[in-house]
Amino acid sequence: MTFRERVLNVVRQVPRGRVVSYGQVALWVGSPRAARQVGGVLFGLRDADGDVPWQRVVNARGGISTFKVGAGELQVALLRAEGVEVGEAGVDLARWGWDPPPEAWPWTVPPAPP
DNA sequence: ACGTTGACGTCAG
DNA sequence: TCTGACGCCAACG
Repeated sequence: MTFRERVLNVVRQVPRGRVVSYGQVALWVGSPRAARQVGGVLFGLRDADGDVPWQRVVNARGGISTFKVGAGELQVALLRAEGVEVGEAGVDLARWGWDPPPEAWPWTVPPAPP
């Protein structure tokens, strides 16, 4: 199971109408400091990954971090289409952020330090 | 094996 | 509140 596969698995679990941050995804896949790499995975998404709701991943402040041309507007449009309120500063994580049940992440295996 | 590269997060001003 | 510097670490050449 590669890092990329774990990331996509997690993102696929995010319910419609909710959002999570890159940092949260990184935490759940077992690499708490790899938030940046999560972005890297989403950047490389292809059409074949159409079942991955990448638009539900935002930064720690609820802002849209996408820089790909058109992708930012697309992300906002997709989120609004599923009921998420997106303002100038992004979304309100306290309201739209998703708090997952820990038992729902079997692949999340935080290594026990000695 | 090794250097570079960032859809990020955090902290000092 | 807003900015810039820096650490982070999986891919990729």
